[in-house]
Amino acid sequence: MSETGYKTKQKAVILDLLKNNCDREFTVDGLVELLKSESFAVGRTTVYRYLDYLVKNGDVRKFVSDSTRQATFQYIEHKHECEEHMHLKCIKCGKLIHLSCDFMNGVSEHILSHHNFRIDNAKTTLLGICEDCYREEATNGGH
Amino acid sequence: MSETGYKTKQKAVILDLLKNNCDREFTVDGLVELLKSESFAVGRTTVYRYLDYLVKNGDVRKFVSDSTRQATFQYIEHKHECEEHMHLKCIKCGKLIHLSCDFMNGVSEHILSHHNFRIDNAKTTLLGICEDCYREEATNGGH
DNA sequence: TTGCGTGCAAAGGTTTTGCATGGCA
DNA sequence: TGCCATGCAAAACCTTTGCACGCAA
Repeated sequence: MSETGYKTKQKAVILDLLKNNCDREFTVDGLVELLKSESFAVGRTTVYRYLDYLVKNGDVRKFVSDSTRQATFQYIEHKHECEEHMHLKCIKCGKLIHLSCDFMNGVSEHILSHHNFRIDNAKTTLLGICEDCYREEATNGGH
Repeated sequence: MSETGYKTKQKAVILDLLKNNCDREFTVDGLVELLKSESFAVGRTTVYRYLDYLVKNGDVRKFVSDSTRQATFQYIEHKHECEEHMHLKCIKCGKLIHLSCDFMNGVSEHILSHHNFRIDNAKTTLLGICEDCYREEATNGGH
């Protein structure tokens, strides 16, 4: 799938914001508010529609929390390599970590050969706490 | 957390349906319809409230699809062991596979020691295609 | 009898759709 | 100019909440 439509200011500012913050995730509301206050106001419908396109195109990944059902969106750098490795995502800060070491590459193989299951890396996210947030938690005594 | 409230017919039929189909996942609508047609009609609100309790109590796990945002619920056998291992879930049929082999137990350790990240097994699900669904897909030529 | 449980109806929140207008090429 | 994009408003969904009545203990 490739971009075929017109270039518009709206698409540009949405993509810029996501690209310049690829370590962060955004809700639709968050995007709408940020664009309104910091760059160029874009209608909610347009944000939904363009995000939908970006997700289908693999430039942006959509995450939905099992507990809150809140949807967030995050820009993916080097999207073509992302189908080959797994991802860690911090529950606290949203940081996304690309896992491309030898050991982890063996995990999918193990699961296929020993459990007869084909992992879909595009849909799988390993959730937990990153180092920074763990330290912070420890420092603040868990609050 | 333990059950403290009253025993009611509604709770019993909801739990029975989930327990007797622990290989399947259900939407709230699905549960309401099945109960209405096959055992004992229960109001949607009650289903939501009891599922909420069961999820908090660890008897049932809630899954939300990143693409559709559809919530599904599935009974968890041996819930006390489930925080110690990872889970595979088939995107096609919903089957849940508990991964408690030595190799997989080492994955969380590897991620902690090499990537400084603490996996939360209660929130993580490895998604993909199970053997049965893969065979079926191959047989039907991918349709 | 006491008080939690149930379920209807209404409210709340998020996402999608219809349609007239705007703007890129 | 032709056609896609935009954004308002409304509709469509899903889930939660308020409240009166029902029922377990």
